[in-house]
Amino acid sequence: MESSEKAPVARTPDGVAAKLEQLILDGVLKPGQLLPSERRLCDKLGVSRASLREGLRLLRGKGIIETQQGRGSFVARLLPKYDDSPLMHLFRDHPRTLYDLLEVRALLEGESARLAALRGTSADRVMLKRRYDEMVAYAEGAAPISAERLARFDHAFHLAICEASHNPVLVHTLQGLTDLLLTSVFASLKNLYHRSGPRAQINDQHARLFRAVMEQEPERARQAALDHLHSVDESLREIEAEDERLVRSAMRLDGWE
Amino acid sequence: MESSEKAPVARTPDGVAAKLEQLILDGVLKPGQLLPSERRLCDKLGVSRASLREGLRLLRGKGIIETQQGRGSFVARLLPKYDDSPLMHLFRDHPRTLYDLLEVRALLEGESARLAALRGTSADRVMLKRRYDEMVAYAEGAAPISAERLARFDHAFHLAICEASHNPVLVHTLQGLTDLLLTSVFASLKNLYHRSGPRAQINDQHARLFRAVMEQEPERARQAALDHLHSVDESLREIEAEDERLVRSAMRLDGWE
DNA sequence: GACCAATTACTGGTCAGACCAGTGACCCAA
DNA sequence: TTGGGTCACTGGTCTGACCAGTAATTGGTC
Repeated sequence: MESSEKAPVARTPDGVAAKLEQLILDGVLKPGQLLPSERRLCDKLGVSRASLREGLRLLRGKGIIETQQGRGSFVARLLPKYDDSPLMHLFRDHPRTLYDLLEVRALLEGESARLAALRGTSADRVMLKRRYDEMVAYAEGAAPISAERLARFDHAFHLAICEASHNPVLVHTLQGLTDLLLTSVFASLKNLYHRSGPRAQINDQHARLFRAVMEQEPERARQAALDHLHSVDESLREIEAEDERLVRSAMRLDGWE
Repeated sequence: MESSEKAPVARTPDGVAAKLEQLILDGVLKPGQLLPSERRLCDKLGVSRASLREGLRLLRGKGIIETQQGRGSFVARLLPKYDDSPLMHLFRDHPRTLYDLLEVRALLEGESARLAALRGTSADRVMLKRRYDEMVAYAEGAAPISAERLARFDHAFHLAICEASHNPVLVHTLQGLTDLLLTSVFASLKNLYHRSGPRAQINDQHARLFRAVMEQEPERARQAALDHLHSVDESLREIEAEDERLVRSAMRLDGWE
């Protein structure tokens, strides 16, 4: 009865990275401080320089240290953001992927809405109405809006539609993509919820989508879902462009021009 | 006019990591696929093994690849796998799942074909032609046909189309669904390949799909893919109905009615 | 012919040593 | 004082070697 999972053996470079991380966390190595040279660290840790460098490369990838040729490695001043999902890294280094994700989601959400309008039972519609009312109640409530909670209601609404499609494979696939989106680019989405323009548009599109499904109009439902996702896509692109402008003007302030 | 900021010079290992990431996003390296051995990669990329290993270590840190001593490095599955999900265990052997799966696949394959016709480069078309020719050569060969091998060629053909869509999320999603198809409901598909009627139809539809993509006709490609998947769906339903009739008459023979 | 064990040719993991390329302190001459 | 050169560091990269797992092949036994 052995575990079929692999027990990841502790490789030397991983050990090196863990050891140094521990030293930083313990405060032995302070932010901004110069680390001992690679040769000295090899000596101290009893590993070859190749292994040590793989360990350092790992820390550098996580943003924990920074290295300059001819000078040495420093403990980074800013604590790195916590990135976990593999796709998160790909999104960061290859931003286009985010829009690829939205493209696929639009496809699935569209079909999901169509099928929900086509196949949804009255029980499905009761559940959907409940989710929709909850979401609207929160969005229009007097209390200040928390992006996290609104996102949860939003997600629940879309999930209810998907479930009304009565296709478990569709539900599972879409759920996987949505989780990915929420965990990886939540920061950008937050932006969306905090702007009144896009938010009003989203509310309107949700309403149209809701009505189309409730009135069992497959094509209208599909189109409403597509419009919704496409406008999210556009808004995100605008936000991105705006961020870029901000960065550029910050660069001007720093005397780059 | 020099930068006071650090100008991050392109280090070799970072370049290696970026290059491999790009290959994965472009679909050249597919999820679950074994990478070439380190020595071979060194050769191909023109870097030393030490640098290459630092690059690989970076990707491993991000969870993009997984490595096993004595075996090699694999591209990690970026989207959650289906087999672990408790939901999917319920689906297994549940006949309706097959049709749900085909429904979602039709959607994705359709869009994938459309995008392939729209965005595919001439290099994509060269690869696609190669896959298509291989498949046809096997299907029309004199030797008795093995369903497993034909399915593999079939899969490779569809995958080539998907890759030409240049949407990595689409590639990974569709790949996940295909894995599910091959591992859990393959038995049903086998039937299809062994009947000459459906097989001729499949060949014809493959040809139409192939031509539409090669001639860069997005809508025709999409429609061809949809027709293809729908006719597979229909054929399977017919086979199922036939089986049922057989079972029922067997039951009659056994005196059940 | 079927099966099991040893061989072998791979795979990644690690090491030692070499050399190149930046950095900065130091020293000496103009 | 200042300029330039030297030199002793730093990280960056490459080479070749060997260890340690894995898996297919082989060859023998039953």
